[in-house]
Amino acid sequence: MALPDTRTKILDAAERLFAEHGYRGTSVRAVTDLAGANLAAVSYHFGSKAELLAAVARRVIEPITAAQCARLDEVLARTPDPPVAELVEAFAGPLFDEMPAGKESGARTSRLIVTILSDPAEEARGWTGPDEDTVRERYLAAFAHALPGLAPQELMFRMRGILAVTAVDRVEVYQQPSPGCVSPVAGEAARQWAITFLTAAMSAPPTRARQ
Amino acid sequence: MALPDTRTKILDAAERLFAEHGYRGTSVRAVTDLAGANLAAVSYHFGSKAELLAAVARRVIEPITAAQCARLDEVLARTPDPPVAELVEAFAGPLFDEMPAGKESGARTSRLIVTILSDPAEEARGWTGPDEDTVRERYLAAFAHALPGLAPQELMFRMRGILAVTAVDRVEVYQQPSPGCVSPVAGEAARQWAITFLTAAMSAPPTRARQ
DNA sequence: ATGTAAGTCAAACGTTCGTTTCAATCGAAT
DNA sequence: ATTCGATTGAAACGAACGTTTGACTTACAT
Repeated sequence: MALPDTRTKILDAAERLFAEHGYRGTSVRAVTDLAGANLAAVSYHFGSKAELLAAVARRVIEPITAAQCARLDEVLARTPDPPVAELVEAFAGPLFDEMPAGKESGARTSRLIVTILSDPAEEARGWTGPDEDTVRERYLAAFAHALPGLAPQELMFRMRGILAVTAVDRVEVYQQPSPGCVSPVAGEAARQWAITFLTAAMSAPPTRARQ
Repeated sequence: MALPDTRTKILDAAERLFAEHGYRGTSVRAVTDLAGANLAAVSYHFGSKAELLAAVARRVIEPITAAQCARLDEVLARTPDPPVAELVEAFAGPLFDEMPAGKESGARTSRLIVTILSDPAEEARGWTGPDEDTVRERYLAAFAHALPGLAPQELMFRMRGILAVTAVDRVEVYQQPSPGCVSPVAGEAARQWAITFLTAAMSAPPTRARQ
C-alpha cells in the first residue's frame, strides 16, 4: 500500500481537527503538525485555510449525498407512493452510516458536519454544491406526496428537524456524558431510535391554526 | 430611566456578538467597542473572556430554566399523570418564549444557546449550574411516567431530540435562507410546528430490537 | 548530464488576539 | 478639603495566528 501523499494527509488531519475543535479552534499549524507536513503545504495545496475547510467538507458530504440519492431511487423503484417511514430511513440512514475517510469511528464524520453547519464563521458556509440542493428537492417532493395537506413551510420545518436530530445526537456522543445521566449510546441503537423518533414526528398530522 | 452601567452594557454587547459570531469569532475588543466601554473593562468586571461567556450564558439560561420548572409545577398540580403533549409544551415552550435581556427579538436568545451548546471551544462548557440538572431530572421522571415501557437510554435520546429541534430551527432562522427554498418562519408558527413535531416524536412507541 | 516543473522546507512577515500595567478620574465618607 | 476604594483610560505586553517568501530537493523528460 502506497503512503498517502501530503495533500491526503493534510485532509485527514484537518477533518479530524475541524471535527473536534471547529474551524476557528483549529490552527493551520496544528493541522500540518498532525499531518507531519510543512506549514506552507496548506497554502500550496489548498490556497488558504478556508479552502481547506471546503475541501474537507466536500469530501465528507459527497458520499452521503450520493447514498441519499441512491436510496431514494431504490425506494421509488419499489413503489411510487413510498410511506413516510421509508423516506425517513432513506434520508437519515446515510447520515449515520457513511464514513467517508474510511478509517475511523463514524461518529467523527457527523460531528464534523454539525460543527461545520452550526459554525458561525462565514468561511464554514458556501461550500455546498448543486448536488445537495437536488437531493433535498427530491426528498421534499417525496415527503410532500406522502404527507398531503401539510403546508410547504411546515414540511420545511420538519425536514430541518431531521437534520437537527441526527446532528445534535452525534454531537453529544462526542462530548463527555454529564454526570449522573445515562450516557448516550453510539452506533446501531441510536440509528434505530432516530428512525423511530423521526418517523413519528414526520407522520404527525398538520398543525391546526390556533383556535 | 437610568443608564445601564458598564457591566450591563458589556453583557448586552457580548450576548449579541457571541450569538452572531460565536465565542471564538468574537474578540474582546469587538465587545467593548459595541458596549462603548474600555478594553480593560472586561478583565476588570469579569476576569477573562471565558468568564464573560459564562456570565452571559447564565443570564440567558436562568429565566428559561425557571419557566420550565414553573410550568411543570402547574401541569403536575392539575394532574399527577400529565400527557406527553403537555410535558412537551411545558419543556419546549420556554425555549421559544423567553427573551431574558428583554430588549430585542427573541430569536437571538436561542441562537446564543445553540451557539454555546454546539461550540467546540472548551470555554463554552462547564457553566451549567445545579438548576439545569434538577429541571432535566424532573422532566425525565415525568416523561418516564408518561411513557412506560421506554428504555431510559431511548428516553434520553428523545430528550436530546427536543433540544435539537428547538435549537437548530432557531439557528436557521438567523441564517439567510438558501436560494430557491422556502424561508423558515419565525415566531408563533414555528413554536406550534415544533410542539406538533415533538409531541408525535416523543409519543412514538418504543423501538423494538432488530428482528 | 542538463533543464524544468513540482513539491518541500525553515524562516519571517504583518496582524490580531487576550491580558496586564499604571496613571487618571470619580464619588462618597471623613 | 482630603482621603480612599472603585472604576475608567491609553498604551503596551507576549503569544499565536494565516500567509508569504525564497532557497532547496526531488523526479523525470530531454
